[in-house]
Amino acid sequence: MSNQIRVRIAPSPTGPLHIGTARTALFNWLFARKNKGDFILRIEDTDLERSDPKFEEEIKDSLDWLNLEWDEFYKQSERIGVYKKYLQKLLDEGKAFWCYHTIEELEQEKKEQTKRKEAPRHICQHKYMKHETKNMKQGIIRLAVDENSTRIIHFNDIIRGTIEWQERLIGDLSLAKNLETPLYNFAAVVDDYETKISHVIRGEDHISNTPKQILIQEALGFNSFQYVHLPLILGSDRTKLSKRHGAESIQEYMDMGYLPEAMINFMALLGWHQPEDIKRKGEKPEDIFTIDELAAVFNLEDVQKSPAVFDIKKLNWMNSYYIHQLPPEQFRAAVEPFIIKELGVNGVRDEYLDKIQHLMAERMEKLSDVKNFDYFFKEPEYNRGLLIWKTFTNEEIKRSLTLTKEALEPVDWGIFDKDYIRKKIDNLAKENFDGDRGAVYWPLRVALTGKEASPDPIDILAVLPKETVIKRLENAIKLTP
RNA sequence: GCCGUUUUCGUCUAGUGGCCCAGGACACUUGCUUCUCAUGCAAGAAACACCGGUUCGACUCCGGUAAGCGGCGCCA
Repeated sequence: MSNQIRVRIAPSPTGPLHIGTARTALFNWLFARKNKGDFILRIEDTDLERSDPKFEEEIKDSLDWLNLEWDEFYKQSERIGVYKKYLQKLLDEGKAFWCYHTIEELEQEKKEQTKRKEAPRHICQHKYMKHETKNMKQGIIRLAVDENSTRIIHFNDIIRGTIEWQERLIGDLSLAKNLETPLYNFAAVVDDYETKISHVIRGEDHISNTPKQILIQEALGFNSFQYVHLPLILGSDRTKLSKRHGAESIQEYMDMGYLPEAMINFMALLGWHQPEDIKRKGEKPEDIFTIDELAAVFNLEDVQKSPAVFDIKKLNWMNSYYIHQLPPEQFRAAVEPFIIKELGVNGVRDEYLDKIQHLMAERMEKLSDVKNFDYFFKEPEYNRGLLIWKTFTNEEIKRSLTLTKEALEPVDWGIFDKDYIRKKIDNLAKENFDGDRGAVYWPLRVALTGKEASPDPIDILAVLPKETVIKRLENAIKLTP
């Protein structure tokens, strides 16, 4: 099957999985799934200095978390022999050569070119000494590129059309530090060829690498690939997304309490839009799609050309939507780690979590927002001033709280009837405060939660044990002089 | 500086010569419900970078300008 779709994501293990890389992974994955192709993970760890196996694990974990499973796995450090073979071939054929210029000389050359308003690139005289340098083994290995060429290198990009590049502006590009240490452009070309990649789908920042890779392919006698350069993801200041803009790795979003479904949905809409005729089952809001729905309609032709700004507000909206939709057992599993982390509370019972789920979920953007619901798990702390309803006096607060306590004390919690309780509390307001319900609801709510914003106090009463409710009311009464 | 690339509401986008005095989503504003918050519902403000050309007619086609972004490593 020569028409088999095969794509890859090729991160280097020099840091955690970046949002931009994750989005590239997602588009590759979606394209592979849509076309029944293969999605390959390749770790580019040729730079020993900067690579760390720890990051390889983190990247895999993040991909797992996002549910972007890969069909094949490669690691460049395990393929040194393969690169060496091709490198030797190029050297033997005189297409590559050893360049032994020093880094200082290279910098000097660049400086002079810039001064002359030329494109900076290395034009190496050593390539004319190929025979002498063939077995030299010092300096680095470069591909010989004709600096006087008048050729224009063309390549087709699925989302951008034809892109042209002048060959003479490329220079003698670097291939490897030595036979055992290939460099990016070379290793990528060899791997893409050997693993039969059909489409190279990567970030726009790789456009300028493409003509270089094409030259390497030609020297090696390989066929080229179909290229697709995705628009970049930008921060709010319209520069490439980076640490300055806040969280930039998938890991961090996971730790903040974003759900993988929300991340996937959000990233998919960054630079892509669903076709008009997509069939939606059920009543879901605009822009909400599962990963499978996306995979069913994904098209590279629908990818945007211009870069997209990462808008955390929209992500938050999506995330809260997905949190609301979580079935009880999934909600529990998702929120429990955050209850431990944010509130230091362990061993919350499942039935209890189920009861408070909708009260919390409706008010959560991120799972870490459970920290706003501490009063469901421990005694609240607050200043007495918070108990005061509008123009209340101390007298009236005390009276309101006492009345509420007395009304609740005879209630049998075993047959808790919300409507009955609500009527009771409403009557309190009617009989004592001219029907001003805030006069009794506000102090009650503060006594229960210690917060100025919370769910309906009646709903909270319904989930807390009676002793707790009475105790919190008593504590509040004690606070009023 | 060189090369490449991009340009519709604040943001993500729909739009392929007349259906567009430009549609949707998020955010924002204002109402309704309401003890507070959130949800929900309703309404509202908000954009075709600029200049020329082609055409009966341009957001859509052509040319130019400007601005943004990216790359320019013995990193990937």
